[in-house]
Amino acid sequence: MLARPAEELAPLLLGWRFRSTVGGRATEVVLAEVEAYSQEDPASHSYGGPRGRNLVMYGPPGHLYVYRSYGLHWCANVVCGPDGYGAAVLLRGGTATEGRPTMTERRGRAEHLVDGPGKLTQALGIDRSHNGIDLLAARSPLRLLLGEAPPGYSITPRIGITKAVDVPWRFVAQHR
DNA sequence: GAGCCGATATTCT
DNA sequence: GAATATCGGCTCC
Repeated sequence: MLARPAEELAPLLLGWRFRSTVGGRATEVVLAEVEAYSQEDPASHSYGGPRGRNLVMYGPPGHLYVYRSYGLHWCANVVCGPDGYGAAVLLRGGTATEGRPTMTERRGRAEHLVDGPGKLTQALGIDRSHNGIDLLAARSPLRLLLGEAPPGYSITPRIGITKAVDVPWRFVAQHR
């Protein structure tokens, strides 16, 4: 299921539930916005071969890749593609479905809880200690669960500058 | 609502 | 030293 290219998996992940029990408190979001990063994408951390922080991306699919963005925020990715291929899907945002009080507490505000990659990780209590964990294992504090697919989605390619590749691709679920 | 900016970790040149 | 897969607060409409 997850051992497929990022750009193929990304839209399929829309509507899936991302559940956290970090700190003994359950929080859950339904994914509504994701972005695909492949090994050939110059913008991807996995570009140029496995080394350093991107090692998790080259590992088996279904694991979590966490990195620090702009020195301030954590961003969560679902590793995909076959084992040995560096690809992942960045979880950009979703809809809070469970544990709103906990998210509000972690975020310090009751609105805009999970409408951005950095916000999503903060609301779910994700940090670097969760890098590399298995999202499919029953005992994991962070789990990916099958949900209901959205009625549709739109693809938003980012307009590149002069580079040939216009990735990353962004997939946004249509709201009902 | 759009646009600038500062904060800060890690990697790469 | 510069760049970066960002956010929130601040301006100025």
